[in-house]
Amino acid sequence: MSTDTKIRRSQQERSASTRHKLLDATLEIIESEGWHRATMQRICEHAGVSRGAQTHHFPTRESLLIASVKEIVKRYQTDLTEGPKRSLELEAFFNFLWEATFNDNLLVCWVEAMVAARTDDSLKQVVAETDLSSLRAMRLLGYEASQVTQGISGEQCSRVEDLVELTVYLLRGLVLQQGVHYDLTEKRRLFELWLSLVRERL
Amino acid sequence: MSTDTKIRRSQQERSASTRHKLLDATLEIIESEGWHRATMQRICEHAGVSRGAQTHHFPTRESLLIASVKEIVKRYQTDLTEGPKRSLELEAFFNFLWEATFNDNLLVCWVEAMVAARTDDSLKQVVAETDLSSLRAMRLLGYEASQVTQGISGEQCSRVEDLVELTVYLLRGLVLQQGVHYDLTEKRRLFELWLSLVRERL
DNA sequence: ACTTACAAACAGTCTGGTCTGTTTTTTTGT
DNA sequence: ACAAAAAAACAGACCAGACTGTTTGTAAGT
Repeated sequence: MSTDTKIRRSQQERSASTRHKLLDATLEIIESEGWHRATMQRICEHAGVSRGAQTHHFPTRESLLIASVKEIVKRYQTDLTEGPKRSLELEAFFNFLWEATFNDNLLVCWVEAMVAARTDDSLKQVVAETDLSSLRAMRLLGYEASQVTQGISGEQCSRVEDLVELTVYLLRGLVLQQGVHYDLTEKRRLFELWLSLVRERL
Repeated sequence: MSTDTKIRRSQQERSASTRHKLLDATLEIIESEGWHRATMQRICEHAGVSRGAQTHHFPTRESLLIASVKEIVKRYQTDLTEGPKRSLELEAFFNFLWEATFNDNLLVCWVEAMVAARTDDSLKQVVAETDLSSLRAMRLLGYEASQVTQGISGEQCSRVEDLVELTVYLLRGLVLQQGVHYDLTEKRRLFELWLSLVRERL
């Protein structure tokens, strides 16, 4: 029965498969070895894809990395919007931001991408716009959460969005630190302190 | 009169001069082109130092970059401790953290170093310990500031140190963002909001 | 004289992009 | 329905350039 395991796959399926394998491998290597060590050879090897196949789908390194950046945000957005059944309370929403940040290591990749983008104009363009849309999405979620939560006046709602954005930046700073000093409980402790400040304001 | 501009300099002076030139150039290139583009060739060229001289002072790339990391923290510490005449009030201290972050671009280099260190064990060691001492110094400064400021109880003082640390992480997150979306006034606006929350707590 | 600082050429490795050829799927002509 | 042609996916060799570290040699200070 194992004689003919080669199932006939459509071109579309084959294409999507290797494309996905390459993106997966890229993210994994960025996460484990860093952005600039994500070389074509290493990625192909890790993905189990030949150099030629990679070339076919992503002619240049830049094209692969840009696709990866978009993939990061896509997955992050999915985590963020599909996770809760919709419309959390504010308290839960901020905790959810924490979860989304430290559950998988997508944000580590994102930080790598941001740093790389700073000194790479074509990359910067992509990172900038995807980041902007991502930020807007999170601000919106925060706004919706504030609507659901009782005891939040209309005036405060506009502040909530800014608080969400601040929280995102803080979380990125924590991710940065986490790369050098691995201590999640300490970070959680500090985050709780921040949450208590936010809570007082609302 | 320009015939003999070669002044007789002691070995120590010559050594210190080129060493400084190399460190300067390294930081400038890290800031303008990014960590991984700071190659020996580029650095030497920018510093006006021959490849051989560089080899003499820093045999490996790693040694130069490690020295640069230490230099970053050293300068940052100098900025931080020599800037104020000592013992600011808390409000002024937090603003001073902001200034130290965005005045020169040292923190950009530091973020680059942190990201590079995450996936480079020998570098991570150096970055981790210098970062730790730097963090401790800032916590201490914050503590001293809280002593000077009236209306801060002893119990709150311990919280102040954590708030300082949180602020540092937030600022790093802002620096990260600044690399992609350059808009200092917007960041300042958010930072003011942050400060207002901190203020309420104290 | 002797050590330190500087200069430049060289060797080996690694990377990304190109190029040529092979296999698999899809389309076309009859 | 089916063979031939075309297109898409895949495989791997090759090349020019860049980078680091080494080595050999020269100049400046002690």
